[in-house]
Amino acid sequence: MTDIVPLDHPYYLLSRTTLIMTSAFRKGLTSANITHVKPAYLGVLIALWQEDGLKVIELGRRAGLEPSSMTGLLDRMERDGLAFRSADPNDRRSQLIYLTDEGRNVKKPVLDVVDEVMGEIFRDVSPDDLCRALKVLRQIIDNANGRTN
Amino acid sequence: MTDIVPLDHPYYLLSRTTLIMTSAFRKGLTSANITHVKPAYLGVLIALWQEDGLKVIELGRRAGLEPSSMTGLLDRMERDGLAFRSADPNDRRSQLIYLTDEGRNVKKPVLDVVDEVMGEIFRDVSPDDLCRALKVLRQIIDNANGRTN
DNA sequence: ACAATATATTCCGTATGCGTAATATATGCA
DNA sequence: TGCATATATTACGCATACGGAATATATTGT
Repeated sequence: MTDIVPLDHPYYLLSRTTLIMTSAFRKGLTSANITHVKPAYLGVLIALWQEDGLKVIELGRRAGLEPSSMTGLLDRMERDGLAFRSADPNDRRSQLIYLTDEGRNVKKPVLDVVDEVMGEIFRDVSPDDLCRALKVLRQIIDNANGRTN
Repeated sequence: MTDIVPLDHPYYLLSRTTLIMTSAFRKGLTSANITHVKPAYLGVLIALWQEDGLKVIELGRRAGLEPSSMTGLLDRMERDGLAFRSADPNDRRSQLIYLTDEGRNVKKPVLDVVDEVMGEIFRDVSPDDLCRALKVLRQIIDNANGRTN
């Protein structure tokens, strides 16, 4: 019988690494005095920095979140002064999400923090190993999507 | 400027893969009619299947969770009839966590589900690639622990 | 024996994401 | 035109994990 060790199970390794990254982002952002940007905002911010004024659904698609997850996230981002909802003049069902000035201004410092944190986290990992590992993750995600979508 | 794509960022790839595994476990367990075992219980169950009657702290150490995270988790596991707390006769500060009969009985079916789900998730990944990827995750975790602990 | 310190748990608030159901609005087809 | 269907968003409850503060109990050094 192979002895099962929770701490060496793929599920643990993955979820722990995710939590480590989340925590590192939180700390990095806090250290840089960017306390109103939470780790979960990153995907949405990056998407909006590329194209402002997206509808919730499209934003969720680009950031990889379900519509129902977007609601709370956008609530927090509005609360924290980074984005706001605005009625879509072309479709009364939908809202368009825009960055505030602050949301636009934090781009540079936030991306600096992201770079620094990533460097720190992957400090011991060779670029090649990292690249291969990420490829595996993409494979897993594609596999899951193929089965679901 | 490299165009930043949220869906290809390491942070997204990791957290998405983690969510995929959690969801797959939930579905697999549900399909097997094991609805009272939640994905988060796995680490704790595995630890207790190896050694029953551990204190919260030690259990958290083996499952990779903070003591404060254990409280709610154990509350849910008690609610779901899998484990229970019992005063430690040797140290009135601590409680010992034991499996119920049910907690012991689900071992085989749960591990079967885990095997099946893992096989499905890693279906497209070569064992060697998987092994390397997991090694990278261990490196990241070790790196983080070295910096924190 | 006692004060100072350490350990074990819990409590509480926060963040994050999901699924299901409800609501509002659009669209398409008879 | 008018109903059936599709789409966009939100509401709600649940699961999961953290960190910091509070509480209870041990242990230790003097």
